[in-house]
Amino acid sequence: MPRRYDPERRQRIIDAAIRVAEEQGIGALTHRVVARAADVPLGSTTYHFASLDDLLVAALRQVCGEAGTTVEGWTEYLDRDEPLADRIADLLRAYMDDERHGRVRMEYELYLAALRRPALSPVAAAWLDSTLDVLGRYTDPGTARTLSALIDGMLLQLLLTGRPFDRAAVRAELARVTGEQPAERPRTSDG
Amino acid sequence: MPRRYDPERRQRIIDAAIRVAEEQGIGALTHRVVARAADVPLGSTTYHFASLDDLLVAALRQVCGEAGTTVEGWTEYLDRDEPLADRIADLLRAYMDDERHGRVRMEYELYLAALRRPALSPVAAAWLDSTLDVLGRYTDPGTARTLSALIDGMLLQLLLTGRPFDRAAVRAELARVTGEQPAERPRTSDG
Amino acid sequence: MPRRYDPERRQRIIDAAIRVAEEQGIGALTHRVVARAADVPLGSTTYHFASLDDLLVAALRQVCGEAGTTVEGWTEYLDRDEPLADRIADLLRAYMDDERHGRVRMEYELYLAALRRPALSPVAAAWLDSTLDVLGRYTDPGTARTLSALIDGMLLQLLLTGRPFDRAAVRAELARVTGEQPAERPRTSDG
Amino acid sequence: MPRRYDPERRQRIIDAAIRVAEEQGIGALTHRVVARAADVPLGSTTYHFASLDDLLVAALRQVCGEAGTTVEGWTEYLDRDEPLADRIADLLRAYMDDERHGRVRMEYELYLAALRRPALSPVAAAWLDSTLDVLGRYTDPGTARTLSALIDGMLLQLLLTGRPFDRAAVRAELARVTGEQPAERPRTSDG
DNA sequence: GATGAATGAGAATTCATTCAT
DNA sequence: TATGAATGAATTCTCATTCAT
Repeated sequence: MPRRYDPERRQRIIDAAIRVAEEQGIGALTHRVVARAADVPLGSTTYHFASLDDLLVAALRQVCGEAGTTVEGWTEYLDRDEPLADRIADLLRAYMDDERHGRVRMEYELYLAALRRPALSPVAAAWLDSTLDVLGRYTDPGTARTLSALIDGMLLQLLLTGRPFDRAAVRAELARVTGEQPAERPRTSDG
Repeated sequence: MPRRYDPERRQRIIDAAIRVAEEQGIGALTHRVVARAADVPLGSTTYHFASLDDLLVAALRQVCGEAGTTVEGWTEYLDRDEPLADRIADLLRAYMDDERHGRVRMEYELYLAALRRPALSPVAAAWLDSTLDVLGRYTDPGTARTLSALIDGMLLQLLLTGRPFDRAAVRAELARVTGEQPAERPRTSDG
Repeated sequence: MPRRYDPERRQRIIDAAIRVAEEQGIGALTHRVVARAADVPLGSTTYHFASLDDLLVAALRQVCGEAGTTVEGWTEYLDRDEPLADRIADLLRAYMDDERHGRVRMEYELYLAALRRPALSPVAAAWLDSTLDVLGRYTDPGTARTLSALIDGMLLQLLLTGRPFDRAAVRAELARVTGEQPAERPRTSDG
Repeated sequence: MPRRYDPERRQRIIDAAIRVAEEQGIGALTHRVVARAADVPLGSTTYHFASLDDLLVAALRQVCGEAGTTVEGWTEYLDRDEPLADRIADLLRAYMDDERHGRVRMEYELYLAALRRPALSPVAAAWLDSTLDVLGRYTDPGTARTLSALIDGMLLQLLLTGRPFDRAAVRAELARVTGEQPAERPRTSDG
């Protein structure tokens, strides 16, 4: 059953890895499982990715890249004419959409995996920086940094507790950092 | 005088499991590794803990329990007479001490693991709640929740990037939530 | 097909390893091959011998032990009332018997394997020492050491070239070290 | 001006193979490892050497050839005006120099490999013969043969035990074969 | 009760070789 | 001619769990 010469083999393996991570968790990412999901022989995965870490890095990089593309989607929310807390809250609500829940969980799994896999650290750090960049376009660097940490914490806790996304609550927490009033009359006296 | 039932054995296994999880990660928790670390026969670990998950849960529950004990240590910092942001910043600095680094990392690994293992969800949730409880003694619930998320995000980002703990930066981020001025009277060389 | 509780399992694995090494060479010693030869499941070999090195050490140790038992056989030759060179030559002829050729080759393979496997070094060194011991019972230490090296060199070269064992030639070489005359009239004017 | 046929490529692969064999052992000789060491694409090694054995033979043949060149180095020692045992002892001391240790070990690995791989037998035999040839220029054939075996045995035992080279001891053993006095005028405390 | 042995599945890798280009 | 890709077999080793004693 010869299936030689498949130029997109490598890409298909990465896609399969992301799919597996999303459906079964990062712990299920093994050469075998990925090979089966990508419908390629086992040796093919190890040929293209000498080690599992290599595959993980490629997957995380792609996830970040896709999310990076989504930055366009982000600006769709962030460019609006509202208090920043509202804009981010809307963005996060869209991000944490029920449909996307599995996806986000997987993204945090890959992200947290860097805790133990040094190979992933640079990618995770790069992702963090790009997040900071985007936020930095809409506020000062200090606020951006705080918002970034707060968002990471909030999403992680949401994922952990399984509580539904509460836009008002999230908005309120963000507003504490942006200094914006809870809702209607944005007085922005904080600077 | 051979004891029929040896409760210490069980405890020793748990302690070894925690040690292993701290040093090598939750992923390294296997019957064999724990048995070796506890210096007990392999069969002993499977005897006392029917499955690996049982052992993991027992270990993490104990970690949270100890952390509860540590809450005493927390209050040592939090009961002081300073702006809350300063008190928390000092607490976190102590918490992220090099020596305790492995412990903190393990706690975030617990988060990671809980994302996929239902058995761990309650443990992670309890841990989160206990954090909220403690903070709630020193501020209103809303601020406590925001601080909790912010702290989780900051620590996670610190662990991921490997950047050193910067007390001034952390203090500044916390102050944004507590609403306290960056550093009122004490003209510390904060930068 | 349960075959639980087989108290001689470990020994059978060692025996199988030796058999495999003799028939197919040390390079063919793999967990799989040995398991098949011993008629045990693959996991059984790795249970009893955590690493291949462990198995090799056990095999080499046993080979030396058996040969050590053969020391009795050695004395059968060495205790005779002849010039030492003759006694050793006869011993080596018996040792290199056609039937034993594969066995000896395997012994040298295991012996030489220590060149690259530090784990085998102590066993190889012990074997060498025991050889020295035996020879030392029949001559002075210096001669014993030289004889030991000469014998190792001769046997190795014989195995390599595949030349038949030539008792007269071997005896002559040994006599150069023992200082004994080539054959009948020992004049020993050589010093 | 791309050369259709690049003989240097082939040579570079052989050199890399020798380097690998010296440093990591003959067992580490694989297409991949050699290709990496030679900094050529994997396909290049299989293109120039149809099978691994071909590469191994080419490499070892070159080693022996170089050793032939080294014979010039040998004569540097052997042509001196001293007892033969001294000359050989000095030669061996230089030969077993730390720097050359890996090379010598590889030569004995060649012996080991030749025990099972017919393709290597001629190479090993040629190496042995060249040794005999050189020695034959300085003594009678019988002594040369004995010296050759003794040297092989001594070096092998030195490599196996890891003991340091002891010139006096080696000289003494050689002298037993050459018939030269242990150390004529210099009253060494040989025991 | 406690445990050493057992085992089958699966882990990550490495590999020699083939082959389409 | 030269080579990157492909692949199936095999490598060592780890593992959770079961079970006879």
